[in-house]
Amino acid sequence: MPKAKYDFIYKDLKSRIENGEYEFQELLPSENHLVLTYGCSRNTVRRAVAALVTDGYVQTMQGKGVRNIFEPAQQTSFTLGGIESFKESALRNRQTPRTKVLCFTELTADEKISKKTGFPPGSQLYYLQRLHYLDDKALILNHNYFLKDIVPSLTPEIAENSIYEYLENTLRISIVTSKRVMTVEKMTQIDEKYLELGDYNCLAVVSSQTYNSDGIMFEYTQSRHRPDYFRFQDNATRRPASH
Amino acid sequence: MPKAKYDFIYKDLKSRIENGEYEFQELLPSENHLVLTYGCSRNTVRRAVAALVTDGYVQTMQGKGVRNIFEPAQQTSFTLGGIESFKESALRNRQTPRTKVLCFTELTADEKISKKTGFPPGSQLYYLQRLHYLDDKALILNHNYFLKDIVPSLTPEIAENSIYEYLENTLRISIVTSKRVMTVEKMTQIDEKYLELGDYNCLAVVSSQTYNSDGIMFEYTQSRHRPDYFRFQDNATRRPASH
DNA sequence: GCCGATTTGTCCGTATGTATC
DNA sequence: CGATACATACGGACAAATCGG
Repeated sequence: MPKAKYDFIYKDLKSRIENGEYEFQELLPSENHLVLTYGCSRNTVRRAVAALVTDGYVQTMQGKGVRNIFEPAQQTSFTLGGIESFKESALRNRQTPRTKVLCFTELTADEKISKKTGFPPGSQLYYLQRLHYLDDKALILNHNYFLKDIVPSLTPEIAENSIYEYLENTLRISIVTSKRVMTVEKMTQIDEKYLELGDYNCLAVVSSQTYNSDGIMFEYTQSRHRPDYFRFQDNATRRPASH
Repeated sequence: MPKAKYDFIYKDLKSRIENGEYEFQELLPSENHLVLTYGCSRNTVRRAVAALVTDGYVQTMQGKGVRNIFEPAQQTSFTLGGIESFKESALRNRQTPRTKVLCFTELTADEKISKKTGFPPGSQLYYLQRLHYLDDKALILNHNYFLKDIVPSLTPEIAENSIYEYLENTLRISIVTSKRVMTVEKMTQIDEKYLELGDYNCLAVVSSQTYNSDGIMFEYTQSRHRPDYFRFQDNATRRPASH
């Protein structure tokens, strides 16, 4: 249930586009028209449309209109922009997620871990290894580091369900920003043991640092993906700002 | 030289942050303060700040302020969000780019090519294979498909320099939107021949469809990256909209 | 716990510029 | 040239969150 008006308009337009209410390449109603149908100001409409642009759903053209460039094919993607937990993206794609906790320990960040994760040396951390299954196939091996100060009393039981649910619903931590880096790395013995890599000798690795609303980095995660099931989608726009 | 006021403020703040004018985790001047220093409305300031948020430079916190979360480390990244040509990102990282054209032909899209690229069957296309070097190391093998209707009189000479320069400066085509998909694929014989892959048997593949300002997809490109030099960076924010 | 000051978030109405047709 | 459509910018109002007294 969206509180904000622009968010309601955004969701409404988005679902209309997804449901094929506008043809591919068709123009949406003009901003002035949308102002009348939603009974709001033009700024609010523009904000909703801007969100659709960053989603890669539409394209705005000065003097012409707003064109629908959404193609249903992109729905099949596994990972989209934005921050999403494994469970969320699995359910979005109507698949059955399962998580197995391989390792659950506490540790103190030494120099090596600090350099790898970005936590200051001496930080008290939870360290987890988790294996994520989708429809009974082991697809992702996760290495999680959580700052104990921010995420207290984490348990293997919580880790087996969704840690993000625990963070948001129980601890009321609001996740705000996440920096992600995607690379390709050679497989390790652990990868080989748990993921069925077949002929592949390397995998897709997504490393991310997550910040809470106080600007504190409380999570470092390295997700190691089976390459044949990895797909990362992105919509880029060429801003005049980038020149 | 930016025309728009918000773009000037955006660039100004961005360079100040990059130059370390604000400490990591320090709060920027409040919006009202920025309104005074730049002599503009609050909306304009907010727009500039919003752009910094999507760049992952700052974090806004209601009731508190705007916090600098920029770390110089992220400058070393090769690929950032946004649309950037090989030459641009090379120069941004102060490296010497070089491009070798391996193949330059014209062809008509058959069923197979259509399915792969998204061009309708029967489209008249240029097909190029290009090898990109950075500091004399072969890093990227590109397969480019351009729609001849939109990109006429392409030559190997142009392809050896920057095609994007030709598109923007000569043909005056403004690139607007690009859909990208990142995957990991097994190497082919061509990859093996031109890229020094060492022990790796697969590589990072970025496929992208690029649209011009008329909403026409005029380019399909598959970039095959040497995995040890591939790095894709991204800043995600958890929008309330995504629930 | 309350109140007020500060700061960001949302929304409105209006005016003007620029591109398209 | 005029009508339409998006882009930029301004100023004002109120809400919501934070922080200090």
